[in-house]
Amino acid sequence: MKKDHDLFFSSVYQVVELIPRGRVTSYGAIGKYLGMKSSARMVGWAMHAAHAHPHVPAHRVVNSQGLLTGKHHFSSPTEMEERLNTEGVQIKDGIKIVDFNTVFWEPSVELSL
DNA sequence: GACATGACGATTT
DNA sequence: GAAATCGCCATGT
Repeated sequence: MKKDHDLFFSSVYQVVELIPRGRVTSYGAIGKYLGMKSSARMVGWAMHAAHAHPHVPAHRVVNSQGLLTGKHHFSSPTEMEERLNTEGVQIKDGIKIVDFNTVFWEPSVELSL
């Protein structure tokens, strides 16, 4: 049972928790904020482990295209889109975020880093 | 320790 | 514009 790399997951969770309601961000944006601009996979992996952290709004994290690529990892494949829709985020075809550019939330900018 | 995989991203063909 | 390719680093086998 590790510990050190858990710090990475914790960092990801902290950022994700800071995502305002009705906003979304991308794996790459989080990775970039953490200093790993290309390790977006690790962020995705962190979200995979987010199952142990129910307070983490993983549904607000999508890929750079605004696609809900991880929807199949939720309790229900529709939970992610429904949840985003409830927060005011419109979803197209249940897979793509409408006005992604508008609802996009970049931690390195919003957090005034 | 090596090999394969993954909720991605950017670049090239 | 879509498909293929490389890079990225941690996890599981």
